[in-house]
This record gives sequence, C-alpha cells and structure tokens, in this order.
Amino acid sequence: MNVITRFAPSPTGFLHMGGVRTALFSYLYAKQNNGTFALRIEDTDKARNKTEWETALIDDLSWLGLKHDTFSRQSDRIEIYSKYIQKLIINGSAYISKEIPKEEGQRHEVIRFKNPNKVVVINDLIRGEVRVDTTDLGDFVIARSFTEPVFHLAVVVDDFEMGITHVIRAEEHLSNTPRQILILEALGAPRPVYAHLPLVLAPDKSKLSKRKHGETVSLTYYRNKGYLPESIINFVALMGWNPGTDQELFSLDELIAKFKLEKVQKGGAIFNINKLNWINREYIRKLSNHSFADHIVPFIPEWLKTNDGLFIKLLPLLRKKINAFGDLAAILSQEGELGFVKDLKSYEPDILRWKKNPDFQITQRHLLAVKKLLENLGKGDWQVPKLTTSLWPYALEHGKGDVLWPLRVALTGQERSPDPFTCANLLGKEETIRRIDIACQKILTIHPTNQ
RNA sequence: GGCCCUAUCGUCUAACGGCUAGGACAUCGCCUUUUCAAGGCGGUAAUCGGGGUUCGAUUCCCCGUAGGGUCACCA
Repeated sequence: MNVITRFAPSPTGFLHMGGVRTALFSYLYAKQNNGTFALRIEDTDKARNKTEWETALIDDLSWLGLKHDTFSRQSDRIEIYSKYIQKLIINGSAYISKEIPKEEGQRHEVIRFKNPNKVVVINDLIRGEVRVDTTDLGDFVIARSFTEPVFHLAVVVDDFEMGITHVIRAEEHLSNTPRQILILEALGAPRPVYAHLPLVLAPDKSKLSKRKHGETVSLTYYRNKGYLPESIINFVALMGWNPGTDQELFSLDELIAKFKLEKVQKGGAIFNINKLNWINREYIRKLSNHSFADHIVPFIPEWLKTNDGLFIKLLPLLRKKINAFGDLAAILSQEGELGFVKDLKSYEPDILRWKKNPDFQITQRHLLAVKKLLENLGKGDWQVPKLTTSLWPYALEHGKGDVLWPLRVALTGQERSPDPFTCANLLGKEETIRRIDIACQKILTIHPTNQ
C-alpha cells in the first residue's frame, strides 16, 4: 500500500508547537514508508482565513525542513464539494433544511446530514478501539450552501479524493471522527487509518492557544529567538514519542528511520522550555565555527558586525553562553556579561579588591606590576597562551586571586567575566593598558595618600 | 452537564505480569577554578485512591478521583 498522509491546517493563525508536531509525525510516517506527505490548506471559513497566515504556514514548514509532496487548498475545490453534496442529497444521506438563523450571517437554508444514529467503532492506531453512539450528534450541518461546505464534509471528500491512507491529527479531532466516518460511509468511501496524537499542553495543562498563552506557543516566536529548526524538530518529536533507548538527539533522517507511530504516547505532554534549551545548546555546540558565525550575524549588534577581528575572537565564548542566538543581544549589551568588549562601564573601585585580601595598596601594586609585564609584550605576542605564560609566574608567586581578580575587574568592570587573559586578548594591548590605568586611577582617588 | 480521551520523579519518559521502578531535562551537592559559566562526578525525587484477578501487579478488569478534549452555519 502506498502511504499518503496529510497535514491540514487552517490559515487562521500562526503555526503553534502542537501543529509542528502533528506535521512532523505525519511527515515522518509518510517518509519512512516511502509515501507521500500532502499539505492541505483548510480555508473553508472565509471570514477567518488570511492569505498571510497561509504564506507564513508554508514558510514555517519549509524552514523546519518538512517538505510537502503535494499541495492543495480547499477554496480551490468548491466545485468538487458541491458535486459530493449533491450526491449525498440524491442518495438520501443529506437534505436541505429550513432554519431560523440564530446568529448574524446564518442562512435560512443549510444542508444537513441525515444521521443514521448508529454506533461507530474507531480503531485508532494510538488509542485502540473507541466506540461512539452518534445519536447525540443529531443531523449535523455539512454545508452552508452548495458552494460553502463545512469542515467535516470538505475533510472527508478531500481525504477520499486524495487517497489519504493515514489520518494523523491531534486528539481534539477524535470527537469529530465519528461524524466524518458517517459521511464517509454515506459516500461509500474507504476508511483511512486513524491515529489521534495526544495534545501538546501549556504548563497549565490546557491546550495551546494564542488567546490563553500568548505568542510563546508559536513557532515564529522560537524562530525569532534564534532556535535552530533541527532543535525544534528534535524537541517536538520527544513530546509523545521515544525510541525505547536512551538516545535523546535525533536528526530528521534518524527520526524517519526510528519513529514508530504505534509507540506514540496516549497522554498529553507539557511543553518544557528547559528541555528545548538543552537540545538547542547541544545543536549549537555541534555547529562548525563557520556555520555558527553565519547563524549569529542577524542577532548581533552593528558594532560587532563591523569588527571582524573581535567577532572571530568572541565566537567560542559566545557559543558557550547561549541557549539560542537571540540571547546574544543581551550578553553583548552594555549590561551584559560581554558588553565590556565594547565599552568599559563605570564601576566602584571597591570591587577591584580580591575578597580574601581586600587591601587597596596591594591591589594597586599588583596592577602596576602586571601592567609592566604586559607592556613588555609585543603586539604579536598578544595571544591568550602568551599572555598567560607572561603573567603566570607572578600570579603564582603573589597569589592567583590577589593578582588575577583585580586585573580581570580592571579590564571588564565586572565581577563576573571570562578569564583575564581572554579579556586582555579581546581588548588588545592598548585598551588593556588603558583600563589598568583607569583602575589605578580609581584607587588613587580613594587613597591619595598611598602614593 | 452529555459524550470521549488520559493518569510513573517538578517536566519528557522506560520497564514480555516477576527490578534496588531505569534514562533525560530541571534542581541540589562535590570536584575543577581568580569570578561566572562550561566541564567532570554524585544526590534528592514517581507508579492518583479503593477494590478485584493472580503465587505475584506500574503493567489486566471494575469503581472512584483528577486533568484534558469535544459538544457551531470554526477548523
């Protein structure tokens, strides 16, 4: 059997993480069976659809690497639905119903499905057998008019016409399935295999929604924050599925190979940003230096983009300090940990003192000694190993903390920063000396008698 | 409320009916260290409750409880 799956979003909003996972699982299942992955835009609700959403949806999916093999849009297929509506009316499965509109925009005449009031048994691949008595569904509406089909009708017709073999969708559709099966039977269409995925939940355990949880549930949010698509794919795959081994990191190809629809969890999974962050850090770590550099360019400030030398030296440091590329702006800002590479912010002279030996005089003596050692270094020697070896003996002799702490604070104006050798290297000889002078100056203004 | 689904550490989850209930994230501690991170090593932490079935239940059944989904001329 040639497997055909579909992802069928409606363009009424952004793609959220739950949708990403639904798309992923449908994609994986199709691909691992050498099948077809169809993207179908379900835009039968004219009032809510927007083409911007459709464009964004397609863009998001391609960014994730979930390429669809076929594409369709329900609004392009109105005539087809119309044909089926007529067929249903002719064979007695549906009828035109006179109505009293309850809301604005409602019709005086709609097309209702004649409910046979039977028990439908669904054999869900994930949930097993689910039995539903469709009697309480009543004669539900399948179209507002011959040219305006409603969701259920359009879905059934499309799945039939497109030869969808596996309907993989979120659990919220489980309650819709019985009525879709009723329509399908009235059409004499074969029944696809159903697999209803557990929901992706917000921390409050409710279904992800923009109204309730804001934009933090949208894929766009994470794209803009600078998460890698492979991280998102990996993370989302692990919500509701696992390989049965201890492996946590998977490429898309590995997922295609190892994914098992039957192993998908039944219960909903809460979206856990910590795990996403960890996965993304792992992927960032795997990036080549060159690739990392390319990725971060859109996220770094102008002044760094135009300073190639500094940019290159900063690369390994930046890589270790972020969850996502979007964190870079804060780290490189005036208040950030690496902001000192651009400007030395003002700081209290107090923090120049090493806590275990808080003596200004000694602090200053060490700074001056270090300055002298550094001044002897040529610009060609201004590399981290060379800087280290030139200061190390002195630091060992007088106490590493006593020497290195004041130097580091002098260079950065901060209590927390990379090591002083790295800092000196980043700043260059001239600026390093200048900042040591500034530190000494600060101490002088507090203890003028020292000299 | 009716119908449907679900239930293992805080979170994601593993465990042919037979284990000291395993892993990952988070958290905590230790090591390393001039600081912060990173890194290394360890620790704390779970089978919703009650009945069955069984020599034996996380696992199977029933009843509760809790959570969720769905009840549109939205998808």
